[in-house]
Amino acid sequence: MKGVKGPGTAERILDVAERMVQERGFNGFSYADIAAELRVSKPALHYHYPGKAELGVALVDRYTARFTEALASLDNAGLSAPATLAGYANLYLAVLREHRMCLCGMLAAEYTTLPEPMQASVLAFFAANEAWLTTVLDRGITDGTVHVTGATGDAAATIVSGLEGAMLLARPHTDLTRFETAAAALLAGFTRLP
Amino acid sequence: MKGVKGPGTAERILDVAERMVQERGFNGFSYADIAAELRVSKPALHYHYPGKAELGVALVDRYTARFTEALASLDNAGLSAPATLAGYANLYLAVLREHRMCLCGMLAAEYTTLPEPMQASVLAFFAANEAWLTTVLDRGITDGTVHVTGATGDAAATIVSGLEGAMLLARPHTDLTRFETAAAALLAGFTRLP
DNA sequence: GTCTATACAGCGATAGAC
DNA sequence: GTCTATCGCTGTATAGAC
Repeated sequence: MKGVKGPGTAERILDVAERMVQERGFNGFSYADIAAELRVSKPALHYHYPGKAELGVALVDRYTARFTEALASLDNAGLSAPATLAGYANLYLAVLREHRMCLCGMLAAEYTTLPEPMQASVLAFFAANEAWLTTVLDRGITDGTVHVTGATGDAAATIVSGLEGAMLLARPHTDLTRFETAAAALLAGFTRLP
Repeated sequence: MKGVKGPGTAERILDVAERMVQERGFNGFSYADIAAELRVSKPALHYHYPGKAELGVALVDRYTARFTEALASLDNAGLSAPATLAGYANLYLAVLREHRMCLCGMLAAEYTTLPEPMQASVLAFFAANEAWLTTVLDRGITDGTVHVTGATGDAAATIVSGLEGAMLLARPHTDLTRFETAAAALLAGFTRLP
């Protein structure tokens, strides 16, 4: 049995590519950039991911899986609905702290230029987020800690887009407070008692 | 005196480039794409805009000027503060109807890859929007039609990021209603009486 | 599983004719 | 003001050795 090894090349490629997409966009980096940083050849990348489309899908799917795990952890923390929503916003804040945009928020901007399989994966990410948020909002309505006018599904979509937009603008301004203020104001609209 | 002529080449270049940035991003189109659509050669473009950076700055500055005009028109319409805010959201909706992202929202995503002069122009766009929104919110607070917890400047930033985010996500979903619902919920948080 | 070598299209940009 | 021609570079992708 081999000794403990570090992340395999495939994983390390994803790590670097993920950061590059979040910082520069899918059209803002190349295989050569990844190869240079990992000190491997470009064909080595093509061995693991035949084309940029396949790399992109792997990127989004891994990101979604990790995000889904984080949502499950939030569920298991036994927090109130408002505290759970605040925890959700903190997931975005953690990404922003690394000077990154949400991977799928970035890809949403570039959506029309993405290979079709990537587009489907990006939509799946948002659908999963909204479905989870909807359950949290429903729970809060049941116990009276959340107030929503209209459908909870619509409120979930509003929260996702509000947080993505807050990230989008906080980055150019290099201002974490900007995100925190917007996130708090956004969530206050749903947790303020009538 | 010459007869009435159509838009000059410089303007037509901006028109095409603007649409391409809004649809595909600044890193998602090339001089060749513009040249092909206008049926001119690439060097003709370089004559009017020496490099992509100069083209980009011209793009953002014209966009900001037009947006500023629209804001002035809204001011002159004699609407209430809440109606003015709704009118502001409608400016975004009009862009979305053409299947475009806000030019500066798109550039905010690509911000780290932009030439420095473009970055400054993008920030100026958002600063102008927030300054204008702040005056509208202040007016609404004075006459009691708007309710804001915290500084009006922060609320202005929250509205801008909320609308940009709603645009960002409505486009992949090809769903105008998605934008309208999020915009209404966002503004309701500031115009709902306490 | 990773390499060397290479193909070939596309990129932004320039020179110089008209 | 627009053209033809071309540069040097980078882009994604492939063939074939090891």
